Amino acid sequence: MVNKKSCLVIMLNNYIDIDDRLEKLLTILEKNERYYAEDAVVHYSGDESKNLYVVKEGWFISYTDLYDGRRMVIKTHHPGDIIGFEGIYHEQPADLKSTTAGVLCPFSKQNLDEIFRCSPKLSALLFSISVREQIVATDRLKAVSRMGAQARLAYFLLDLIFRLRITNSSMTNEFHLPLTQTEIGDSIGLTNVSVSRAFSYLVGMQLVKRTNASIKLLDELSLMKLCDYEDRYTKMDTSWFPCD
Amino acid sequence: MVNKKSCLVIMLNNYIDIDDRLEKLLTILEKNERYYAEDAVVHYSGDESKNLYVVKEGWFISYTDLYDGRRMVIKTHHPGDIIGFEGIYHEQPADLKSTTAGVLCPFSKQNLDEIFRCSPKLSALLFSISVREQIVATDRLKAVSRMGAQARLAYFLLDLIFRLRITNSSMTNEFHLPLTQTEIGDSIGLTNVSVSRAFSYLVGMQLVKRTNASIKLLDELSLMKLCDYEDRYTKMDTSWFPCD
DNA sequence: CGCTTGTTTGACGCTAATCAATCGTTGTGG
DNA sequence: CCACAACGATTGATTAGCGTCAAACAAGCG
Repeated sequence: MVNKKSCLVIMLNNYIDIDDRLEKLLTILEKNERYYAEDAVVHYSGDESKNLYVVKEGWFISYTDLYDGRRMVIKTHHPGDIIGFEGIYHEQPADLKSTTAGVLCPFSKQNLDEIFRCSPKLSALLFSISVREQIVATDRLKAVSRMGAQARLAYFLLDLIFRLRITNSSMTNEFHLPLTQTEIGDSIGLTNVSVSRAFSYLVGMQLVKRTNASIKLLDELSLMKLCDYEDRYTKMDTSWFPCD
Repeated sequence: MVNKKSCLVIMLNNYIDIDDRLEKLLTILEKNERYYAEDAVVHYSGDESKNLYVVKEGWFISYTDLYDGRRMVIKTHHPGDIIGFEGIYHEQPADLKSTTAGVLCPFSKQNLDEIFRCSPKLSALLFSISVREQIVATDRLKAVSRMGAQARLAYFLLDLIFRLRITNSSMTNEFHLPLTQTEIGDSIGLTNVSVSRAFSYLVGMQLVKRTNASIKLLDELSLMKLCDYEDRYTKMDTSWFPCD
């Protein structure tokens, strides 16, 4: 593994200085690797949650199936993300699968314990990240509960690109979107049909361009206005974090 | 303050053993008290977020106003809750106000720092609580994005009573609900009109009884079935928590 | 008593769901 | 290389549920 810096370190380094000691603490999390083909199930809801995962490569989604057969996508996961905080409960509350070929680094809850014991600073950061996810979930709720189909789709696309930019600073305004319209709809409470129509609308308004599964955001400002989008990823108050 | 045990300690004690040392650490958080009349604003979104709060008495709600004048209620807060984790960002992302007369104990972010430095175990618990809030937010998203008005209202009422039971073990199946139907609607993405009709439906089905602002859940099981409700509050895996 | 605030009820319209047919692309096997 | 199957995207017609508007009703309060 003569590798460039791990995505996880890049991601965390956005917020606090990851020195050698912390980096060593984190490498433990990425010691093991598991490869997944496209559309492979990682775990099912109800499974015992032994592991969390760092995403090393590829896209993954967590989702739950409703009693009536419909599906709800809870979250998409990209390189640098940590999956499975929810697993601190007894069981996995959701299914997890890949939507492209990819690599995960599984690690156990006990490794978290080590972080909490050895680094108050890193603990505070993990806590902050978890809180941020809550804020993002609230934003999504706002979009889903209060906005029309076009605005919801705009929100979805913007949130994706902002998240991808965290670990990929070379990301411009174009990205590959390896999800079906049904999966997109399951993320924002729409049917595949409505997603298709909303896409047509955004394309017609010259806000978005599509070629195959590649999405280009032509006018980010207008898109942000359309759904009242606010960036939750770049700024975080770390001033109160304890030193190690 | 010749007081019974603090609500915060009761709440946290559900999950880990709060010994004298930890209790002392926590009393700092409840050192100061501030009284609020009904319908008093605690802070506005955009305010500098110096403080977090422990709810000592009364109901509070956090909310944001949309550009078109509509409002969205993010969360209701009850005695024992900690408000303001979101404030670890630079600004308050939401408004906060009381819906009854109440008492808050403000404390600063620096007090959190102390907890993270002095107690890995408590850090892990706070982290877990934050993650739980995420899971709850996901459940709410499921209800709001995928269910009809009656099911959404059922979800709202059930989630309330389950949360009230955390700190009030004498809570049966009846509780006082100090919110207008507009506020309820703003919590679950409905108009006041639809909330009214959904209430009529639940009452007609003998699932709920209303007298003034008091709500009695007559048939919790049917309500849970109606909205596929799952309790997220009573079980939590604390086995991986570090010792202090 | 009259004002204010919240709830209820009815009529109507709009948005997205549903149902269904068609089109396009990809991958497979003859 | 072509035929066909499988899957996803698109488009159209229809429907259902909730929003909107508006009026009536109820309860508290000065």
